[in-house]
Amino acid sequence: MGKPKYLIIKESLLESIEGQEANTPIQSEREISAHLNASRMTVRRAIEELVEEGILYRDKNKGTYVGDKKLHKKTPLLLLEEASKEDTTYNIIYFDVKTRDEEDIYEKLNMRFDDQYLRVVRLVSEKEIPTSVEEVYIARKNISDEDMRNLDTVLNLDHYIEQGILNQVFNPMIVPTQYANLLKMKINEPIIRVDSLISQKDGRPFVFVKSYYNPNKKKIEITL
Amino acid sequence: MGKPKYLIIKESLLESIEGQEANTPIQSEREISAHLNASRMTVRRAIEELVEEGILYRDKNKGTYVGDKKLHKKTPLLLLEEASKEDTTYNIIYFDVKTRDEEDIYEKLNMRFDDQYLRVVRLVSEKEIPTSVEEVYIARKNISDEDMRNLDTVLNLDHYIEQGILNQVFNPMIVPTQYANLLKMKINEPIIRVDSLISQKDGRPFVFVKSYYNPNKKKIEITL
DNA sequence: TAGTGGTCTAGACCACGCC
DNA sequence: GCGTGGTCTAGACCACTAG
Repeated sequence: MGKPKYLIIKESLLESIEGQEANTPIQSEREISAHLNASRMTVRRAIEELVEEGILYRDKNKGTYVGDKKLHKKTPLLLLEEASKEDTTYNIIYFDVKTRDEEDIYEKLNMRFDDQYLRVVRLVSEKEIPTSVEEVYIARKNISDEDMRNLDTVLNLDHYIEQGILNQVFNPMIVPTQYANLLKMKINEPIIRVDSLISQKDGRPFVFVKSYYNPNKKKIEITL
Repeated sequence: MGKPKYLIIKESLLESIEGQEANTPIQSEREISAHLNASRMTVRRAIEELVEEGILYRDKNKGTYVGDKKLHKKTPLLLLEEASKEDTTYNIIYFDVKTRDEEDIYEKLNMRFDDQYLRVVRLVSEKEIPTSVEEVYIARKNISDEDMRNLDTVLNLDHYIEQGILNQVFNPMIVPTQYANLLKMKINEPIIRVDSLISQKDGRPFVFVKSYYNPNKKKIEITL
């Protein structure tokens, strides 16, 4: 297999620190390098990534240590997937192809006046508890006819996030009445709507999502 | 001066792409390496960081390009400083040293029953427009007697964030009546309270902040 | 003084895109 | 076949910490 060596070292390090207490020192870069028959630069790269993720941290001139699990890096939406995956189910409430309706969607998706777009509303549940309502918007021209017949692939947002750039805006509001029931909330309760725009690296927007989170069921949290 | 070469290269790259349109290709790593008399690995490191920040992006086997400014990486709180700095002013509303009061503070700051803590409430304004109210909590034992006489240094959170780890939780709520006036909001308006915990790399919590943002004056946004 | 992480070099080979 | 970014090597020197 062609897996890069630094990734193998990374896994090996992850294994070796598993169950270790926070602030336990790991071997020095030179020791690991000799032990795993790799150059020091390659070992450094593996450690570098684990430091980025908050799994290890370095103290200059002293050593490298196991990080506190509480402080592992997290980001929302991605966190949503990570926390659940298997436990998450989607129920489609509504789905249509529209033109010339919501103004803000045209701006976000950088569409022209008459462009069509797909709008899907779905209820997201984790362990059968409804946690949010998502309104997903995608420009029709970005979906192949094939994909239109199998929307599951189109609506799997993980894939886009991986290779794209995610921008999120957090808006406080009163839960929309039409969603209060779905989320099993009382009317007049405050919620956060997260507006997520996923773009390609060249800046072209791809998908826009408005997520209405039930704050009692889903903690919105980041660590970085 | 002892500034690392890769940082100098980074600055040089930033200069050379200034004003360039998105998706413009930059020189290849080998060209830059020859041009600046540096090894390719050093050039790569400089580019790597700019890619992390969203300022450049790479296309495998093709080249490296200028990124879209809209997609430069942003994170809240840090964003707050970045966007303003000079324009931001703080007015202290309240300040005291307390014991045995708010339960959640003890848990967050990992204090014992009788430990004292400092509580400061301040109004944050940008360009003289009030944008948020911050409640800042710090364990008394983490503040030297000297610092107690000059709270400005203690309350400059930038410094802690730089070397620490930031965890933020987003809570929707109705604006607390005592803050509605300060923020020039009507009562019953929904807001987001951001709970920020800044910890050392070894996991020891240092400062906890509850920020009440006026959503009409301050957009809470992340890009990553 | 010995050991650590931080920086840097001058090569090398690879897979892949484009012509 | 040429150029690109991605990976990797086997050294090197530095500043700093700790015994």
